[in-house]
Amino acid sequence: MNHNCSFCEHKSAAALKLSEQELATQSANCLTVRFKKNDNIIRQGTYSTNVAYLKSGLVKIHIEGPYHTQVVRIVKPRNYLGLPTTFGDKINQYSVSAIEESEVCFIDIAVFRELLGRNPAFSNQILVELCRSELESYQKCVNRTQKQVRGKIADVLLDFSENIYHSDSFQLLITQEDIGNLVDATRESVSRVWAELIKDGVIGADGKQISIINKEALRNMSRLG
Amino acid sequence: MNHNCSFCEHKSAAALKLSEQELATQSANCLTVRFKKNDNIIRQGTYSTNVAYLKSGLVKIHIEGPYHTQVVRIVKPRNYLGLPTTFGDKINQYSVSAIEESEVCFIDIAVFRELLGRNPAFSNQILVELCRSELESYQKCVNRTQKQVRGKIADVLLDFSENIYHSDSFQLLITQEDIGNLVDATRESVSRVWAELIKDGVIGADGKQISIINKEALRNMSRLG
DNA sequence: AAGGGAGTGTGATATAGGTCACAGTTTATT
DNA sequence: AATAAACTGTGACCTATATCACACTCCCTT
Repeated sequence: MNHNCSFCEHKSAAALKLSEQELATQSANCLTVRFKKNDNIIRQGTYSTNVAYLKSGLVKIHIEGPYHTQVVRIVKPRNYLGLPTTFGDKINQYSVSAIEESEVCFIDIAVFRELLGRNPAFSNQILVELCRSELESYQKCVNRTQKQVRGKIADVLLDFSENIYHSDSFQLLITQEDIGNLVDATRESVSRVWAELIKDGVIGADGKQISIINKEALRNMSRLG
Repeated sequence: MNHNCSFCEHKSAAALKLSEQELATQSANCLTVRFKKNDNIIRQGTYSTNVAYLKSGLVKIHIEGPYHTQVVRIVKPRNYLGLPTTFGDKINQYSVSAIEESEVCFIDIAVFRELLGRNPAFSNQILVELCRSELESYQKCVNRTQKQVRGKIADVLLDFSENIYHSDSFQLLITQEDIGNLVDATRESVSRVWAELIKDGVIGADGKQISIINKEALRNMSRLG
């Protein structure tokens, strides 16, 4: 799949700092792969040899916990997927799977390292993104452990609507089980809260198509549990 | 407090990659401050203007959650304290407080940035540490939400003994309330589990002095809750 | 089109750990 | 040394959510 990163319209904030020549180097050592819904992109426990970058689609990062898997976060396009694992450990500490059909670029890790060493603006941007995602994960963890199920589900709905799909109406392509794994609840609890939200007219659901009717109510739920 | 980073015997893994000249630059823009037990080192919500580095002592990172504060992690010496916040956001997203008397170096952020851009080995090491801590926090979060209180307390005891004090006997200088905030449990639950551990002869306690008597039992508890 | 698997809805029941209340103990502060 | 403040121990009770069980619906696949 020979392509040219220079012309890529999905460049990361970091890649925008690369020179034409650097982009050419990256192009020569980079491969784009399409994944279908539910395909595994990175598998926990395997050797990590590439940097992965999400060009389009939607993916989830998940970890095998002692009792069940936990969805750590949902990642949307223009983000790197395996950075912490690529640099922090040779073995992937988590899995990444496609929620929707997705395009992922695999960049040779040696080349990526080379670029980091050569271009300070690039490495600075990567650093910033790592820091942001660490902060985000701290915050997520606090919420996950302190809020009740209703509040956490409200958060998920708001997150999908505001940060991922940028619309009050969207196709929710993950299962209730996944939502449960994302907010630390069982499938059954998610189902019950869901039913309640529909009954109370907070959201509307037609199959997978979700529409948020009363965003204020969700905000309150997010705050008060 | 004029000192010279070159002669510092507490240098970080990253700082070891700096040249004499770079260390001199850092020395000129760096200040060491001593903090007493319980002193606040970084305060959530304030503007972050320096990189903080823990030379000696022991500190906790904590975040104000919606219902109570949560201790995110305990940090031991030779680690940077505010990196994610320094680069990811101008405002500190969490607080850092001393658990024991601690020495912290504050390094001018502009100088630190300069060093990152100038010395690839240095910036690579910082990157690696950030990645590691992100991985660690993912893992911590999974444990926190999936294990029962007994298992989580066993983890804390093992962590103190093996990673922090490197001894089966140590002074535990944090309160049960803090332990609770670290493992997401109430003070009362911690107290009950503690009493049980002493009764079962798994640990011994004489005031703040804790000794681990049956490490195997703790390991089992960590696994099975 | 029929069969099977994955996903969902909903009740009955169990339980870990939270909350409240108050006493006892240790550690600071004057 | 005395007084206050912070920390700890333990009981009684409560509740959110997990578990279990089973029926139902909606795809996929052949």
